[in-house]
Amino acid sequence: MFKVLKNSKRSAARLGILDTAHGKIKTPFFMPVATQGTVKHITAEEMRGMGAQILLSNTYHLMLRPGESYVKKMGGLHKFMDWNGPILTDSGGFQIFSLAKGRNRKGESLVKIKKDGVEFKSFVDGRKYFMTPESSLKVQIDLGVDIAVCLDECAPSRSGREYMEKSINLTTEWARRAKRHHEKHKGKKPLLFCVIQGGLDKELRLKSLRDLIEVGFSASGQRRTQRGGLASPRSSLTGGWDGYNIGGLAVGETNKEMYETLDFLVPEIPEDKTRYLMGVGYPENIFEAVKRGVDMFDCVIPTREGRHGRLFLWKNKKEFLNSKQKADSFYKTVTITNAKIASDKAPINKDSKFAPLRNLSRAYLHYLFKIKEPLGARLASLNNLEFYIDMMERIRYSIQRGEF
RNA sequence: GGGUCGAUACUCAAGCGGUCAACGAGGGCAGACUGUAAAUCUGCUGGCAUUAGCCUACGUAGGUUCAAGUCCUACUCGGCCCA
Repeated sequence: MFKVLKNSKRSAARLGILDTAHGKIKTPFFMPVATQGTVKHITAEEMRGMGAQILLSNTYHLMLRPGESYVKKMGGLHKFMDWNGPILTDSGGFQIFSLAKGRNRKGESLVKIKKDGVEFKSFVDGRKYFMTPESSLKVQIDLGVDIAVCLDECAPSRSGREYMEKSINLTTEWARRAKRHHEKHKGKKPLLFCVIQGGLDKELRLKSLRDLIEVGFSASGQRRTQRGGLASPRSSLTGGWDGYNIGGLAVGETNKEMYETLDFLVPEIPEDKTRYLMGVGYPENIFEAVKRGVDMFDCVIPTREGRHGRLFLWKNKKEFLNSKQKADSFYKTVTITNAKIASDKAPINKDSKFAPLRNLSRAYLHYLFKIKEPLGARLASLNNLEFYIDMMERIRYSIQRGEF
């Protein structure tokens, strides 16, 4: 359940509360990525400590290893990883996209998309899996997550209109089936989010959204009885989807194209539902998207780039964010592996609330990377996650103050 | 003392007369990374010019050859074997 608390007067940004089985989340927010049930190198305890509100995990990966029935046996994903806050799982839709590019040793694609679902070949042991909209949701329910996402096809943004149209129709059909399965499910169930696709094509994006809105209400024969109908998706309705994901962005197109897509798409998404821009992004991407009315984000950047030696840092710890400023003006990055850092005695991050980041020098962190000591990757990840969490907190504060 | 094998760029290591500034790996330097098959991937790595090209290099010194890291001789150093 989602409630908007405040709409900005300066931009489309808004402040809200998303209520889940494991607690309330202040929007807009960022989900640290714990694909395989762990934020790489970081404990759940530390995630709590830095103020993370929710984590993102992945249906496909957990299904392959360690397996959802195992996780269920271990008391559910929350207990297993010692995280008692909300968890959202991605459906496996992105893996259809990312694994489709890969081949096994025999040159076979690891993924085959069919009408009823997706045939996966496990990269772990080569075993075949057939994932359907229903089975993906069932896995997510078994994992015990708070927010589930419908299985979708994340087509490359330049797929060509014909392919893209077929693809969004497939995603819509899968959404219908997921929704029906969700409604039939007895007992505790997660919130259910659908995924808007359509690449950069305005018509297809809006068609995808309209069809999904419709499906959200009609999957099990419900009728949208309230006034407004499809022409007025802003009307507040009960039922339907708990949130709308914007998929298929940041998959190769330019930032400009992504922002333009948000410009025409976000205003059409029902305003009483969360809008989740999947997989995004760099701080400036998030900044721009919040301005356009997006509420949720996730991205591997802080952890992955951290592991690869890049630190995200505030330019000015005291500065307030402001929607009029340049989107990348508030932060900088330091490539800790660069040779010049070897003599940099400055603390890794003097403003951090983590003592090791305040006390250890950049030179030392540089050295840890040089000797490939995992502690280096861990400290950098910690730093970057703290930056992202802090950035969202500041954005919320700025919206509250009327400056965003 | 005799025999034998070796000595290649920062390191290890290919190379067996021309296509060798020299395979490959490590190291070094730089870059990429956006719903994580990602502690991964890419490029560069003798000098100067950086398009072309020129110079210096394969233990040292000579030699053979149109041409040598590659063949010959001596020397230096090292491994192994015999005394």
